[in-house]
Parts: sequence; C-alpha cells; structure tokens
Amino acid sequence: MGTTQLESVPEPKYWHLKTVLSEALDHDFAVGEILPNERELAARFGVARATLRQALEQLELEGRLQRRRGVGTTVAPPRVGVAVGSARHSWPGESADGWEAVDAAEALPTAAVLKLLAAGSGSAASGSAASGSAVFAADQPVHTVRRTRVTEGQVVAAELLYVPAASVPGLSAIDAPAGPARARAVLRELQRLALDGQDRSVELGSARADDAKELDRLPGAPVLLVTTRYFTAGGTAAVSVATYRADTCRLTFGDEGVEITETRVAS
Amino acid sequence: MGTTQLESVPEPKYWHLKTVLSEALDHDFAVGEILPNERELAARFGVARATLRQALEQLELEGRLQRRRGVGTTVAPPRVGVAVGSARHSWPGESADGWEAVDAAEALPTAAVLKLLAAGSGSAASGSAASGSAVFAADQPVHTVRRTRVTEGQVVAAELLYVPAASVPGLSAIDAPAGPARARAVLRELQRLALDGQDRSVELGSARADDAKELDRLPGAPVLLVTTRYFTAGGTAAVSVATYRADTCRLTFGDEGVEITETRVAS
DNA sequence: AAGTGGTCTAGACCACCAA
DNA sequence: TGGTGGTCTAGACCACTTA
Repeated sequence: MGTTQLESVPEPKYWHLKTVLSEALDHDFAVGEILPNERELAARFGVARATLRQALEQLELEGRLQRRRGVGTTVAPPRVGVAVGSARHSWPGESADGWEAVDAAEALPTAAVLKLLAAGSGSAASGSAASGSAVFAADQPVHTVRRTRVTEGQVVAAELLYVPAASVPGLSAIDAPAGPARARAVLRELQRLALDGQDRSVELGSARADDAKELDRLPGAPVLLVTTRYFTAGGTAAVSVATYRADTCRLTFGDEGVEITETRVAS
Repeated sequence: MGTTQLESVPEPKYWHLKTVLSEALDHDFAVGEILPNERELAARFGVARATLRQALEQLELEGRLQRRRGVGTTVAPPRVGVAVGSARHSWPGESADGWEAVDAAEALPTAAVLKLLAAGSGSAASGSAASGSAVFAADQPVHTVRRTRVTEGQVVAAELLYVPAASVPGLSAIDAPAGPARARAVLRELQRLALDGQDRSVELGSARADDAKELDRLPGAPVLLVTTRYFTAGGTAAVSVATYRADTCRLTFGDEGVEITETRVAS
C-alpha cells in the first residue's frame, strides 16, 4: 500500500475494508461461494477481528453476505422482490400469495396493539362517536393469527394478525383446535366483512425472539416491519404486523404486475 | 436480581441489557432526555463498554435512541410517518410535498442505474422492439437531480433522480447554471411527458458518504432505500433512489389521507 | 472433534462538540 | 479543554454445525 496520501479526513478502517471487500465480491466471487473465515480475513487485511466483523456486518446488512454460525460466510444472492402492495384492498388470506396460516390463539391486547386499533380510519367521519371511545378495551380479548410467507423456498416473513373479538361476531363460535385449521377459520370469518380500506407503513426494526426463529435468524436481526390496518365501516377491524427479513428481501409496491427484476450488478 | 433461574438457554448479555434499557426508557425517561454516558452506563450494569454499546446500537436502530458524537445519547421522539405512496402516479416535484430541489448535473450512468432503466414496464407490450435493446447505452449521458425532503424541520430523505437525456427531448436546451434553479428546470421538462405508470420498492441499505452528510448521519448509517421507476409509453423515462433515515422515519403507504398517527406507547 | 461465527472483555486513542 | 460517542486492538470463551 505505501502511503498514497495521508488522508486529511481519515476514513475508518472498517469502512475502507467494506469497500475493498465489496469490490472483491463483485469481481472475484460467485453467488454461494464461501469466503475465508473471519480470523484469516482479519489477518490477511492486518486488522483485528472485531474490525473485520464491523465490515462484514455492514455487507450483511446490505444483503451482500450471509453468515451462519458453525458454517461460514457465503456470498448472498440478489435480494428477492416480494410484492407487498400489489393486491389492492383485500383481506389477508384472500389470494394465494405465498402466505401460509400457521396457528391462531386468543389473548389480551398489548398497549401497542390497542393503540393501533384505536386510531381511526381517515375515510370514516372523524369526530363521530364511533372513533376513539372504548370500543376496543384492554380487557377485551383479541384473536391472533400467525402466518408465514414463503418465497422461492425460503421463509421471508412472519406475520401476526390481531383481530379484536368485537370486530367479527362469528369469531366466538370457532371451535377448531389450535393449529393451521383454526387460523384459516379465523381468516374465513374475517373475510365475511366488507373491507372499506387499508393502510400500510414500513419501518426498520429488529426481530423479536419468536419471529427470529421463524425466519431462521438470530434475535435482533434487522427486519422490515410492515404494519397494515384493515378498515371496515365500523372502524379498524384488524391489524397485522409482518416481519420481513431485511437482509434478503426487497419489498415491492408495484401497480399490478409490474416488477423490478434485479438490482445488483458487477462493476 | 439474585438468581431467578439459571437460564438453560443463556440470553446474550447485550440482549438482556437492551430489554432492561428499553423498559427503563418507557417508564423513567422523557423524550429528549439525556442518558448517562456510555462509560457510566457500562459500569452501572457491570459490563464492558462494547457490550453496552451493542445494546445501544440496537435501540438506536429501532428508533428509540439518538446518539451524537461529542454530545451524548438522548431519548428519541417517536418516528415520523412520511407518506411515500399516497400520491398516485405523479412525476417528482408535481406537488409540494416536502421535497426541495437542490441541484442538477449531467453524468454517465453507472451500471446499476443502467440496469434499472433497462428493465421494461409491465404495462407496455412485452417482447416488442421497444424494450431491451440499446435505448439507454452506457455512453449516453444521464441528467441527475438532487432533492431533499424535509419533515417537521428535519431532513429525512435525500434523493437522486436519474433522467436519461434520451427520455426528454427538451432537456438539452436547459442552460440554467448549476443549483436549485437548474434542478427545477429539469423537473419541469420531465413533467411535460405523459406518465404511464410507476413502480416502487423498499429495501434496507447503508448511507453512502454523500447521502449521510445530507441526512446529518455517519456514513454507513442504516437507511431505507426507496427506488421508483417512472414509465411512459416509450419505456422507463426516469428512475429515482430516495434514501430515508431508517432511525427516524416510518414510510406510510396509506390510501389518500389515511394516516397512522403514533406507534410507540409506554408500558 | 474441529472449525465456524457470536459474545465479551479491558483497555487505548481519536474526532467532534460545547462551554 | 473536558467530555462525549466512534474506532480499534488482542485476546478469551461460547454456541453451533459438520464430519
């Protein structure tokens, strides 16, 4: 290396490392190829392992690498595009779009879920008696449905759907035992209602322990949280929080059928 | 604390630490309040500073904390919801939605940008001669427009818009000097075209050095990359890549006027 | 059992900000 | 100038996978 220039604004080592590795990935490695292990890479670049790991972490965050404990670090395939906004206004489970019902249960809502349910729909007349007041109280049970989404043979998302018992009259009659069948039964009841509108938001989060397990990631792994609220004339009928693997997924919001095919390229 | 139970599956210290801190933030701190510095917190919890930092990093990723070098760590306000999908099918700059034109320039497209431009629209007849072939070549210049988006007094996003010279005939006639005026002129020319459709995707990334500077973050900070392609009858007329601060933003895709107001709650 | 990535430590120095 | 977070080191041990 020598001294090309004494950088006036010294770039952090891990940042420079990341750049070097990134270019090496473009030119000298194929998808799926295994990289040398961390100790050797660190030695090769003359840095401490922690510093090398800082660079690898960034590359993993960007979806360039995949690291698995006990196995090694491999070059990741390009992110898969998963359609999130294409089907306009439909209840969960209405179309066969890769989601699989896993289980259903009943529980009291957490404060966070209550908040989501309480906020009114913009299409409903605001200020009316329907919004706000204790339609969904903390002591009213909420049905929860777990689903997972599989794309190209890989679990890319885990979802938790919250349906207040008050939203759907027929819900209390469901007597299926816990399991996929019960989950599907809850969805069927929900689909009886007339859907008035929906509402989505995307933000960065870290995987809770249970979601991490479904996604085959470590707890705390970066995820994209997609929160959807389903509105009926009566207000917010259901809320779902879908946890997408941020390392492997690109969420697409194309209008019917349009799809971005690939992003990453060499050089 | 004592020994509640010798956990059979020992939770990592930083994970437990994160949980403890998270609850403390809910109960004992107000938004904007300054936390004790890292060395003191580490000592207080009896861990090394690096471990404490691992917990803080996660909390910052989740938008709970804000850390500034030379200043300290403060409790972050709830994420702001920024509308990304509400205005359906409109050119950039058509509505006053918080975006400010900053600058415009001309350059040769990178391979990644070319790839985005080359992929055809799904609404256009596929297989026609228009798609594919060298309409956008690597040696054809591309106009770039820089914009920033300000919400509640804070820069939340930096955007780079790519417009191939071939897309917009009137573009070469623009003679405004570099600066906001030139950027607005390019947008005006673009808006003359008939917009046929658009296409969005969201993924996790890390801030490039220039974007980081606009967003007042360090290079490598986690960001949400929103890629939009604008289609005309002729194919992809423009592509924009918007870089949103992942720590402070929640992207909303509500249908006209609907808006999630708040997410985080205490307890 | 050997090898991998994940966690953790106890230091050190540096870049940045405010008083 | 003092205090903050950001970077970096050279070790150690642990959890997990594969053979």
